[in-house]
Amino acid sequence: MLKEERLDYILKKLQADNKVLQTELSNDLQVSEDTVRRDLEALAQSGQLIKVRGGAIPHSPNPYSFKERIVYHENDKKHMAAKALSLIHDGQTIILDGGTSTLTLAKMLPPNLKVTVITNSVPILSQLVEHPSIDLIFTGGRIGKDSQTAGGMDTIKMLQRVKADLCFLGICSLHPVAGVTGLDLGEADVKTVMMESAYKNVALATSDKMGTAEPYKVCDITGIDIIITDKPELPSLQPYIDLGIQVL
Amino acid sequence: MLKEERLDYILKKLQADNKVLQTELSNDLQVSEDTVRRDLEALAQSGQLIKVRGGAIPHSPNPYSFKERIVYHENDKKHMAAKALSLIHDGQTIILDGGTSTLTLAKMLPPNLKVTVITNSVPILSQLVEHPSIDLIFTGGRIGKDSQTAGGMDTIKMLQRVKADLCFLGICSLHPVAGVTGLDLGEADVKTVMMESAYKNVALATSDKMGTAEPYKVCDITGIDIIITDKPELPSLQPYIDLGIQVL
DNA sequence: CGGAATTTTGCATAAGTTTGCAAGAAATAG
DNA sequence: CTATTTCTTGCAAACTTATGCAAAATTCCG
Repeated sequence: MLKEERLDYILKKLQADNKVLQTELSNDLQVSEDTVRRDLEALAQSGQLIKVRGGAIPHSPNPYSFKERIVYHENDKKHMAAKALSLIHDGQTIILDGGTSTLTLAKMLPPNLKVTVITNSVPILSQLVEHPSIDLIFTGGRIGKDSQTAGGMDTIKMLQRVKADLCFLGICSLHPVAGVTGLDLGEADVKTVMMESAYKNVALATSDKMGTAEPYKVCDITGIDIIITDKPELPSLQPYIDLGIQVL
Repeated sequence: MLKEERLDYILKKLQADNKVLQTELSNDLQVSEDTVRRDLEALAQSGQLIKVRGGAIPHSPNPYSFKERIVYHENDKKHMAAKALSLIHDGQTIILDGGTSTLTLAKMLPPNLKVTVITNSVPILSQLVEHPSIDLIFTGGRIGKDSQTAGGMDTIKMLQRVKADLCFLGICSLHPVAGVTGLDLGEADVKTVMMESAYKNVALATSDKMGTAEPYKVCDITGIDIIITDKPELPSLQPYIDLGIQVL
């Protein structure tokens, strides 16, 4: 039996049952569990399923989507959020973009902090609804299922009426020449307006986002005032410092 | 059975019942209570529920008070939501007001339903973000911490641009003479606009809300087309029927 | 086609996880 | 206060995974 036949069978079975067990597959395909394990690994590598102990499960939209919610680099992000926190003071109005870095920041906002938070991110909204002293504003509009953020004209119009002290940008790529870029045109538009609506713009970017670029431009790199990253000592950050951007 | 299946089952059950008991889960899943305990711990760790003695309760976006309310009359509400569900069909645009009855309805929307949902309720938003086929629109604005809904001018402006097939109204009091009334002026305003933005208005009201009134008027009782209640056979509902309102 | 190089497969062993159980501590209810 | 239930901790058994290795299969190349 060809390897491709096995992989095909595994995906078919996964689709039918919403899960596969290594022991079962080994039996069905008449190969050792080691081989099945290696097959699953290959499929996981190419993103066609999620490997779990004892077998594999499909991607969302499926019952197990929570598996994907686990945050990678969590410690890095907490560390970055702590730095971001030092920029925030009572009485300010801050804009929080979507993304896991900004969500981590939202989770860490101390309970007695008195600020106005404007966000377009559903997870951040859920998080801050429970916060006792934050004045919370959500930008309305159609909700993007992938990014879990609001977008479109309504979001942009609401943001245009705002002038915030700080804007924290989450998921996006930073490059000294290409500037700030994003994967989605609509989201890039929203980010652009967000940045125009704040006096100071702070980018939260793990080091793997630095020096990379994506299709849609948000703004020039000089639109960013502060970059917060997990490894501020990296020499690759020098170009940003030379442009007058503060790196924390 | 894969661990992930157990975790998934627990989350599903939690969503359906708003609580899970260790003894029950141990039985349902055919594993020891220790294992269930460890599973709950893992889910609590990743912030997907809150562990309490003997079981677990959901996390955001239902703060405790909200939860208390929804557990009360829960079966009545599921029953009512089932009736409401029968009014909804593919291709429609529906408005969901805040409140526990409408949240229950949102939870029960079948996974293959293709409708556009417009809501101002944070819990409903959180609920439906995960829905695979619903086009979701949230009305922006300042979030009221008590009601967990968006309110204010932005919300109203967005609603005014909409014309939906159905509007499901949650928490409010109904009275044959006083009409539809609410506890909060701002929320009453939003409800008024919501109703104007739909061809057909459906009130979800448990029987204890019938025949009562609160300070702020939303509209005359004739603004309601259908009343869905837990005890449609009560003679006290006759006045509404006489006014041409359908009672389910 | 032959034979070397590469890949795939299965096995053995060791390491790591998960699970259920037991005994005692802690919390809760009556 | 006592009885009951739930929680914690430690642990052993069962199971899963990682690794190195050798046999088998496949590919490559002249």
